[in-house]
Amino acid sequence: MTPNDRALEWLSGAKLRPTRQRMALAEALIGDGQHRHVTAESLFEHAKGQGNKVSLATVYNTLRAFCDAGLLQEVTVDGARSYFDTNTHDHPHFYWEDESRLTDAPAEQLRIAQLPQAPEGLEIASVDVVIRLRKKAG
Amino acid sequence: MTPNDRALEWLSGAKLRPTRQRMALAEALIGDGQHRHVTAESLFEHAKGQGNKVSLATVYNTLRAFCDAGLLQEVTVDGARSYFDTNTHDHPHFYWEDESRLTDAPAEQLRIAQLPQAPEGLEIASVDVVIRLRKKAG
DNA sequence: TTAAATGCAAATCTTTTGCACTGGC
DNA sequence: GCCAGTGCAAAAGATTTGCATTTAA
Repeated sequence: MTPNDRALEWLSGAKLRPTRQRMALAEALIGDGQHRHVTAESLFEHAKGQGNKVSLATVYNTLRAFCDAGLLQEVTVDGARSYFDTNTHDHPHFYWEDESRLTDAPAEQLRIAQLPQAPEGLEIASVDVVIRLRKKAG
Repeated sequence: MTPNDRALEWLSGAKLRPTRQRMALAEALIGDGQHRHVTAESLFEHAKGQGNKVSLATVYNTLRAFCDAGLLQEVTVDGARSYFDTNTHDHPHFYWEDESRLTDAPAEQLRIAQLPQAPEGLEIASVDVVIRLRKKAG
């Protein structure tokens, strides 16, 4: 399957119209079938580097639209900016503190034996786990 | 111990000069010995309500200083703003989505049986666990 | 006395919005 | 042709910074 096919399928699965800009961003995100973690800024830079004409505002709006459609998951890690993850399953993240980079952590290596109970009348929407990494001392 | 004593001790333990503003904020934070979760804005409003004259910028700078000194822990939850937690031990949080409120979750009810290994040359600085709560459907 | 802390306004950074224009369907 | 999508600039928040003034030690 070509990146173009993948992007088209991804968008149509969410009933989003495949405009030029959305296709370009979708290809950058999932064109090779790999999971990715981007910020609005990093995706914008990448698109520009590829010669795609997209405005930063549209990158923001598009990421928001993809999120609302369930195609992406927003991950908040350091207050300053949001990361968007193409892997929408509940899974832990590594946050590389010195590089401000976010990656998936192997979900099968995380085992939560017990979780606090949700207070009366509420339920657990999700459990966000971020494992912060730093250079080993010495 | 009075709130004043507690605040004084808290500040001096971190070698921070007990200025009027810092004392007012410290008292608001740990004066009663309870743990608290505040945003810069909420702490600022609280201080104003108590009749304390502090500028918002100073609240920000002071929270940052408390954090750097290890007196507070910054928790990022929804990208928009930072929460500051007077409980600096590694512990899970509840995030009440409809109220944008952060509270401690009972640490003894969370049991992580296995954690992903840190990649070569890195170590785990901390594990942030945020349990998102929403109103139960129906 | 003097270095640290404060207050204010202005700057910065990320993200959203208003509105006219463009382009899928 | 219609309405969703886009681009741009401007707005909106949250937070930081520069600099003159104040204050704790």
